[in-house]
Amino acid sequence: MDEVKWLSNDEQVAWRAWLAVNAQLTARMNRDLQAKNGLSLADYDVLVNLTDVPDRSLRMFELGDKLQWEKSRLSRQVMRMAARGLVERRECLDDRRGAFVDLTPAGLEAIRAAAPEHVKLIRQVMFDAFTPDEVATLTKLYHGVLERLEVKPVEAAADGSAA
Amino acid sequence: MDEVKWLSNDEQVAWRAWLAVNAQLTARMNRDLQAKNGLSLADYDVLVNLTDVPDRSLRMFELGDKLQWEKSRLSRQVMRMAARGLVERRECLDDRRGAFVDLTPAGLEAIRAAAPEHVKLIRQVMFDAFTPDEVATLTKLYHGVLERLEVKPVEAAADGSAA
DNA sequence: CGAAAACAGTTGATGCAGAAACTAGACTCT
DNA sequence: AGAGTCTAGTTTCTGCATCAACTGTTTTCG
Repeated sequence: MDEVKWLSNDEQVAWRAWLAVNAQLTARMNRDLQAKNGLSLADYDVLVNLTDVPDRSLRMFELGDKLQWEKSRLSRQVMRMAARGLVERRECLDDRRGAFVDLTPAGLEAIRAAAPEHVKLIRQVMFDAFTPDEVATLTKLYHGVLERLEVKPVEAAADGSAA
Repeated sequence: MDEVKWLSNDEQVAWRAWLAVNAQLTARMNRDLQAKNGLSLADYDVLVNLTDVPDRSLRMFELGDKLQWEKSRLSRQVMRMAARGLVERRECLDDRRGAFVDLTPAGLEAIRAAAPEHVKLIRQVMFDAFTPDEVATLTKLYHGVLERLEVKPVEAAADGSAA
């Protein structure tokens, strides 16, 4: 009844490679961003999501949906970023529970400064070595995983700017 | 001179999907392990690496190499796990700076209890939906990424047991 | 209307992760 | 031998992530 179907050897190799890429690449992005631009990956992700959007402003919960973060995490993250001047909080008049987060000029400058190096790294370790077919396969597989995790797939920005 | 080569739209979609899978799957594994077995993913990873090895014992630095963790992180992790009885620390007679980490019976029991559900999740969201070709492609691509990150690819355990 | 439920966001407690400084034992090389 | 260097591991400090509890607001619906 509860026979376990273990991973085949090939699957296990793939799985461990996945875990390793996952951990190493995340760590690397964090280190590079921190060293070169004084941003954490979390900072970067917030900035990207604000830059993506026409008026560079989002309700907290919208940002939270995009990032799929715990709301407490977002709350603290925004607080810290506001203290550093990267974003600004603005109260919402329609719904007095709510709050907007606006990208500041300093925040825009910060991501404009950070993005090129960041994209370069991603290209270097991933996309420059992948064929279009491989990219398509990856996308298909990832989206499948997201569906099975019951998370909605993510869209791209209108201009492919911010990675 | 410093023209930035942004990501194409397809690449960007793939990239964001990767980020999402990465974050969501890690979070999910953590939650499930914590809820069902009282283990963090970090606990699990340590246990897997000890289970993999013939005598279920490793030097700290060997474990650190396998996990690719900061040594301070490993030090604390092992301390916490030892306090909970999942592993035991043992001093090294050959090299008096050194320390062994031994898997305890309780640790073995913990991973035996946790592994089936954990593997089931991984199968559910990934491998059961992948063809062998796709698994092979993933492995190839990930190993490529690891090389470009200058990290050595990882091996599988002898018995495909512990995912 | 008005009570109950749902929602938006913050706060407090706790545990974890990373960088750098530190301790102490082992190597190297003349 | 012994000065300098390297290696193994711990500790300190700081910042981040999660969970649960909480405040205040809006919605629902009988």
